[in-house]
Parts: sequence; structure tokens; C-alpha cells
Amino acid sequence: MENRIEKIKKQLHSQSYKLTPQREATVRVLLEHEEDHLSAEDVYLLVKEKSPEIGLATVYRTLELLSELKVVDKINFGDGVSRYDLRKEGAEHFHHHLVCVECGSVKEIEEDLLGDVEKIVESQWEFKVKDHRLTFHGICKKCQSHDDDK
Amino acid sequence: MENRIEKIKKQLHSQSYKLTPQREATVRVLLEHEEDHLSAEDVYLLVKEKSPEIGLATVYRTLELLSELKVVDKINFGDGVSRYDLRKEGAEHFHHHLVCVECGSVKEIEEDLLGDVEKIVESQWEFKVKDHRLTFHGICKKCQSHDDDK
DNA sequence: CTCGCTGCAAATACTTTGCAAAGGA
DNA sequence: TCCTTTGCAAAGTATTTGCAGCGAG
Repeated sequence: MENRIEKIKKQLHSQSYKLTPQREATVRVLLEHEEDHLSAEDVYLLVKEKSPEIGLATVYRTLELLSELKVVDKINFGDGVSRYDLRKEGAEHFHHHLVCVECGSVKEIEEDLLGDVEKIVESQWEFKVKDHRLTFHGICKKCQSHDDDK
Repeated sequence: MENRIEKIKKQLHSQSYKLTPQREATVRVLLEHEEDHLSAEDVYLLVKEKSPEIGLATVYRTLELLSELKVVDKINFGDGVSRYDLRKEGAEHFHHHLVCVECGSVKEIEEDLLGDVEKIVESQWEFKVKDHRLTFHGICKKCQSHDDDK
């Protein structure tokens, strides 16, 4: 945890940004909720618990900054809200998501499933892939078994 | 073209919706701009050229309706705007996109590249896949050659 | 002192909703 | 007549921006 904060701090410094208390508080919230997919508002409310003086605009600005630095990925699951997802340590690509259309749960997949597909895209369409977004919509394990009850 | 309008009309009727003039005008715009990725506002302005009396809310409502019927797919490339993309005839899944981070161009890929990946997801995570969203971010052919100039 | 960073409030952008009127079955 | 659909305006969200003040170097 402290270790990752330290790394992010260095990353900010390398671009002459500072890890201010507000920014640190925001990063901590993200670290504590790695599994979740928080909206800016969510992050704001959580940060506010520890640092009540923070403003919503600051949270937006921080998330935007972290997004530029590739510390977080901004993602949108189709509701009108942007969500922010911490990149895993050393991850080159954004991880994938399984969104359950019944219960709304979101599961993350770390494995890179797209290696072959990217090769095809690069050769067949001559498109230099830098990153990707892959989300599956479907029914999660839990909802499948619930459906059996019906 | 007329053929596809006819099909959509039947699809609406089967759910007891009507293909009103406004809805038809909206569908025609989508058909005429299949390659583009129009926002609601874009569609509105284009429909307005032919049917100036239409209201923006109607366009939103129509797009929402078409989205439910899976005639169009709603997609979001990360700017704050929802875009609407007509499904290809008979397509089971949403097609993929290549978004160029330099020039912003968006290319569509019809081929289903995810067959194997979906099988893995279904068996390994016991997740019943219904649909997907796959977008690659990278550099398109054109921008790659421009970069050579530098 | 300088300059980046912050909080607040206001502005903006996008989308949805309420409602009375219109129109087809 | 009944019920869906529409246009307009208003309301709602989500996000961004302007700006004065603060604070580390």
C-alpha cells in the first residue's frame, strides 16, 4: 500500500506534479476499493469521510490527472457515469470486465485474453494497438443459479 | 435500404410500437450514416434537415427505443457522449472498433474476433456471455505513415 | 514572490421527464 | 374514445471552468 503510494508519488514528481494531501487521499480511496468501480461522486464521498474539506472538483481533477498518467483507467459501462479503475501493478493493458445484466455486478479479469486478437488486428488492419477496452455483458454465475429456481 | 426500414418496422410492430414519421426519419439518418458514430445531437441535427419539426427529446426517445430492440447499439468512446451504431443485418454481436488516439478516426471491424475468448470466459468464469464491447485504442494506418515524416 | 493547487460557485453539456396537444386505430 | 407519440420547456445529472486565496519552495 505505502509502497504503491510511493510509486505514484514518484510518477507524479517525474512530470512535476505534486502528491498533495488531497491527491493522496484520493489515491488511498482508490487503493482501498480496488475491486470496485467507483464513479467520481463515489470517490468524492469516500474521500470526504477522511478529508471533509475536499471539493468535488478536486476529485475530478485528480482522477483526470491520474488517468493521464495511466495510474487509473476511466471506463464507462453504459450508464451515464465515468468510473475509475486502478491499473494493476505493472499491467500493460487494461483488464477486462464481466458485467452481469441481471444483478449489475462487475467482475475483473486480469488474464490477457487478447494477445492473439491484437496480433490479428495489427497485421490485418495495420493498426498499432496501444490499449483496449473489453467488456462482456451477460449473466454471472450467481444469477444463473438463481434463474434455475424460476 | 427500404428493405431494412421494412424489417425494422416489423420489429417495432411485433412489440406494438409504431414506425412514426419521426422514427422513420431517424432510422433513415442512421442508415445513411452507417459508418459514422453519431451522437444523439448529431442525429438530431441531421434529422432536422429533412424534418425540421422534430424535437431533440424525440430523437433521444427513438434512439433509446431502437437500442432496446437491438437495432442500434449505444456506445461510448470515452468522451462524455453516447453514440449510436446500427447493428449490421443479422449480426449477433456488436462489432468491434479501432479508435485512433491521434486523429480520432473510428474504424469498424465486422469479423467476430472473440469466439475463442468467449468460450474461455464461459468455461473459466462460468459467465454466460450475451454481448460484448471491444474497442482498441491505438494508431491507425494513416497516422502511422504521417508519423514517419517526423 | 511565484506558481501550482484547491474549494466554491457558476457554467456547461448531455440526457430525461412532465405535460398538454395531436393523431391513428 | 383510447392509447401512443410528440414537441416544448423544465428539470436532472455529470462534469468542467473561473477565480480568489492558500501554501510550499
